[in-house]
This record gives sequence, C-alpha cells and structure tokens, in this order.
Amino acid sequence: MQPIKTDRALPLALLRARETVMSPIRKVLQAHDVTDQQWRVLRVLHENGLMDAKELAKSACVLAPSLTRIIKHLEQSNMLTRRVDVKDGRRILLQALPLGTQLIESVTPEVQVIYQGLSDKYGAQKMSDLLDLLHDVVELN
Amino acid sequence: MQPIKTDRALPLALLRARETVMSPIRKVLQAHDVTDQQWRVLRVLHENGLMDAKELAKSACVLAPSLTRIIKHLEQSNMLTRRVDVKDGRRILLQALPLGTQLIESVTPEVQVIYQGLSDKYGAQKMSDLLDLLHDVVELN
DNA sequence: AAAAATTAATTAATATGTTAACTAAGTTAT
DNA sequence: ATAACTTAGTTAACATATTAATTAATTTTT
Repeated sequence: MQPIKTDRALPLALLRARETVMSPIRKVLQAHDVTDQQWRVLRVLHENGLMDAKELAKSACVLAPSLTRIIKHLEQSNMLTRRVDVKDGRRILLQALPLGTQLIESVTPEVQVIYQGLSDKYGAQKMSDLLDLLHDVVELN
Repeated sequence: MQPIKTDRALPLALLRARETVMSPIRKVLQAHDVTDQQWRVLRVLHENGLMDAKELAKSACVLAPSLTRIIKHLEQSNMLTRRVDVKDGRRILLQALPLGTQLIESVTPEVQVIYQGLSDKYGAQKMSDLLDLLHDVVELN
C-alpha cells in the first residue's frame, strides 16, 4: 500500500497553508504581546458577548485544558472576566473587558492590512471559494 | 474598523478543518504510539530518502527546536539514523530505518481507510480542488 | 590567513496541544 | 431520596510551538 504523497495529504496541506497565513500575522500579535491562541479566544469572545467556557473552547478551536490556562492569563491582564454560572454551578461564564476590547480594536487594523494584501494576491473569489470548501470540511462531522 | 467575522477568518477556518480531519487519524496514530508530528516527520523522511534536518523541518512543517527533540525520540526508538554531514559539519543527515518504514507500512492502511471515507463523503473533486487551493496559498510566499 | 558575518543545530524559557485522571455540580435511575 | 451516571472544569504529565540565546562550522571580508 503506497502512502499518499505528502504533497497531497490534506492535514499537512492545511498546516502549511495555515503557517503561510499566520506567519506575518503572528509578528503583529507579538508586537502587542499576545499569542495567537489568546488572540483567537479574545476575538471569539468579543464577537459573541457572554459565553461559557465550553462554547468558547469549541468556537476558538482550543482544548479545555489550554483554555483554562489562557483564561487565567487573560484574567490577570484584565482582558476578560470569569464567573460561575448561577444557574449551573459547573459552568464558567466569560466576558470581554474594556481592556480586551481595546486590544482587539488596536490590533485589528494591522491584521486587516496583512489579510487584505494576501487576499489581493490570492484573489478574492478564490479566497471565498477556499473558505466555503473549508467550511464544508468541518460540516463533515 | 469591524473585525472579520471569525467564521470567515482564514487561519481559524484552516485550523478547524485540520482538527476535523486529524481527530480520527490521531486515534489511529495513538494506538501505534506515535504523535502526529512524529508521524509527519517520519513520513516525509521515508518519502524523500536521505534528507538534512533543515529540509525535513521545512517539508514536515516542524520548527527546528521541535525537530531536534522529535529526532532524539525517533532515534531512541530505532526509527531513523542521524549522522553529521561529512561535507558540511553543521548539517545533520537523517534516514529512515527499517523499523520506521515498518511503522509507516502498518499505519498507512488504517489512515488510508479514514481518509478514503472522508473523501467519499466530501467528494473527490472537491477534495482535489481544495488541495489545489491550499497549494496556491503556500505559493504566495 | 585572521576577523567578521552567516548558517545549522541545539538549548532555554514560556505557552499551548494532547490525553488521562480528578473534582465538583447536575441529572437520571431505582 | 440515595446511588449511579453524566457533564464542566481543572490539574497533571508529557510532547510540541514559538522566540531568543547559544554553540559550532562554514563562508565572506578585509
């Protein structure tokens, strides 16, 4: 049984593409002292308002143990608040704080520029097609 | 400046798609006591024969420090050999050993089944289109 | 040829990924 | 109502990601 050429292996292709896109963005985030995971978590939270930890973990594509640590970090930086759900004592409710919103608002324009440049080179239509195809992959679950 | 909805953010979309695909594959790898990074490194090395560490790191999408540790691990398991390049004393030459090849040959069929099932559900043509689009993203560099 | 600059690999330090084990809260079954 | 089960979150342990600093070998400059 011949293995699929690594060139056409989907997981590696996804990883390489992600690295290409993230590499310049990561430099921006680094200049603002955020890791890309912290950025992801904060963005998703900001977009959705109030969320419990499980939702957030799933949406931001972060595992629960990682989220625990990321939250601890972001809480210490006053980027978000963390409180136990009164209706269900197991759940943790999270919400972005002004400092977190402020970070997003200052980083977003810089990231946008990079993303726009990428999209221009790649082609807006192709980018849209790619996003649709990726969305369909996730739907397979 | 409104941030792009996280739904249409390329890095997160790539990550989510990768998680969807890797999740079942990871279980197979786990049953054979290999991490997916070790698997990636070993596969690329097996495919290309003799490689130096830098090439391997780039192809397998692994950073140099990670590769150093992965190699150490795979070397102790007799999966590959490691030797200094005679022509350039800085370079490390790597090659798969029979035990490594054997691992690949025993894991590949199981992974293939998963991948095939995925491809059937997703559509072979779409899969091919997706791989092409991903390849083009990497070409942007 | 010796000094300066470059390159490949490793080591160090911190953050995250990953699975497993654990704790606490809630739900279901008897 | 209590025991069994399930669920959410945390902690633990190990592997990897990421950047920075270090070491050793090679190449370029002077």
